[in-house]
Amino acid sequence: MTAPRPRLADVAERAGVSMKTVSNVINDYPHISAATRSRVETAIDALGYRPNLSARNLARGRAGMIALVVPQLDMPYFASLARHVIDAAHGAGSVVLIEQTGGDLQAERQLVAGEFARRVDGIILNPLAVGAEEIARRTDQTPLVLLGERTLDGVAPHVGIDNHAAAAIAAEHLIERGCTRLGMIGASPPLRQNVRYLGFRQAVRAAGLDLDQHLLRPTAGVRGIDGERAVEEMIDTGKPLPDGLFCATDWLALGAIRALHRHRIAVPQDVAVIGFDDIPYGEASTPSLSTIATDREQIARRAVALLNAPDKAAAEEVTIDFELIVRESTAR
Amino acid sequence: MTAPRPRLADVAERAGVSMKTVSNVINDYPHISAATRSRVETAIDALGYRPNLSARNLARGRAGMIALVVPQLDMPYFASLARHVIDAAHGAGSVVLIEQTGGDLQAERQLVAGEFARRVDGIILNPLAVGAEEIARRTDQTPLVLLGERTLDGVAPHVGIDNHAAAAIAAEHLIERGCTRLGMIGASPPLRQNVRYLGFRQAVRAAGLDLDQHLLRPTAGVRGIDGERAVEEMIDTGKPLPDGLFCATDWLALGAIRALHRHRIAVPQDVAVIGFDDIPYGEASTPSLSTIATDREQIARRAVALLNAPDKAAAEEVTIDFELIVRESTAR
DNA sequence: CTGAAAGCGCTTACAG
DNA sequence: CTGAAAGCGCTTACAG
Repeated sequence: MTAPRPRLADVAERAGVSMKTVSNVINDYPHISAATRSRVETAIDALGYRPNLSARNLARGRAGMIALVVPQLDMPYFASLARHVIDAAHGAGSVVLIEQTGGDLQAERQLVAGEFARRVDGIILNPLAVGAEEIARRTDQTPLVLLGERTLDGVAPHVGIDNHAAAAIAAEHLIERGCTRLGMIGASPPLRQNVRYLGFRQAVRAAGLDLDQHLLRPTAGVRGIDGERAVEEMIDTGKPLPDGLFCATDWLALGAIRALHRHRIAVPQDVAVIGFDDIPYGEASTPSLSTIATDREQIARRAVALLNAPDKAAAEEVTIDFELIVRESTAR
Repeated sequence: MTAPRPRLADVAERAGVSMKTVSNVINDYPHISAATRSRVETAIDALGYRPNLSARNLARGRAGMIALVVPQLDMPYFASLARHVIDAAHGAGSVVLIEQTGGDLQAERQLVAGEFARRVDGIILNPLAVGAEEIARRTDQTPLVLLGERTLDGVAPHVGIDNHAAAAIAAEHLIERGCTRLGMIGASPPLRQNVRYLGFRQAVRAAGLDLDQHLLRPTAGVRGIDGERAVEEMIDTGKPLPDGLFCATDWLALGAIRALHRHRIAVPQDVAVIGFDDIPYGEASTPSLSTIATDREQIARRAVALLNAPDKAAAEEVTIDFELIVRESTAR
């Protein structure tokens, strides 16, 4: 019925050369005469030959696959990250296996412990729950690169931005726009270990402003509704509201704005709001959202590169650029 | 240095059985004595054996991979879809190779023509640009399942919702809320072939309402800014605005709301707005967005299943449920 | 129920 | 520059 798939041997036969020669041509090895190369290429085209990746990977002793582990692919920050990791891996001849942990500690643990052992050539992990000790203890040899907010004490190579500096710049931006009572939502506890909170606090103190505890609210989750609740709680206290609010992520910020609107509090006039991540919807929302944008294409590229640079600097820290993006939510 | 990876042969040796027996255990074939099975399982655990997928796929003559082709992974609808396709494929023992076309006709064409020929076991494609004829003409044998708004004349199996009915229900919802001048943005031209437009129109006419041409605006792109421009253009005409606006996607709807707000037109009081897709941000935006939600988990599951049901109904049409979700943007 | 062996389609020393 | 052959680690008829 259906034509049998042409193999490398078929190409070799048709071109009148050995399999080795065909392999050399395909893999772009040097020292092939132009004439031979073109004979081989003609045969490849005529037969419509495409290498069998399973066979190649088996012979090469690699999986041809890297794993990208994120909490949820449909969180836009991670979707965008995944997009760039796929592109970067493509350039390195690998496909990307996307695994979703749901931020579940157990799932992250199994991954770190070696769930993917020898199934993939490397793992890019954005950890939410798992701790530095567990990563340090891992016996699985699969190369691992960490992404995300937490540096995790250099137990593995990490690609990320300087979250302390970025949070400070967000706070400074609010201050520069005239805010004097700053609040923050979304820092996961404990606050003292939250890098974005620490950067935020430093900037606020450096400006000589006070930090009111009731304006600092961790959130249980990462969704818009969690930001909404945090702001509702703030309002429920009956104490004075902030005039500038830093949200640890854009998604939380969207929810925060909803809560403010519900109480007829104008953004940015009454409260200026800034988020973090630059998700695609930030500019489509009303008001459009000021934020810190990270260069996700660069993060992806560096992470993939690090995976392929085995031992070189066991736990290298790669710092990526970020950028303050000013939109309507802080325009005042 | 690093321990050599245990192979099936090692397991067989340790358990004192043949490779075939180990294979039988791993693949859950019947007719293995409990004693043998447990001996093999003990050996697997002791050695930490994991099958080499490249070898397995090579021997089985499959790729172990399906391709999911979407315009852009970081469009939330597709991110969410991808998430579920990954989960569904996982259940079928496949990994998902995600390919992004950017909605580019050339890219879609190459895919349909066989860019993935024999690299993957099946392709799930959400086509934007490519036409039915081209799909009908394809010679590549790779199973193909279509997703999305366009049915494409049944040239391939298709999983989707009844877009005509869904658009009609969106329009009826606006009418039921008292809207009498309905508009629509985002139907890609030609309008007469746009299923969502046709459903919308039918509902409007069935209610005995007129359809004003200047309230019907296709959009050049799919982003929020495109919806914003469409509404700006509508306003620029100086003609009466709609009191109910149906947007072909949620993202466009977010942009539309921005434009309305900019002109101090209240949503939903002056204009009720409804979108389509139920993207994750719809409920976090201000006002939260009424929309049509499709069951993406179901879409993914059926699409993967169809890929594995080879010839059975060459071009089956699978219709998935949808649901009207009423939120603030039409609450009046 | 289980064994011995061929075969999947590549890559890669090893020779020439 | 090119060939003949082994080997990657599975699965699967074919025998028993």
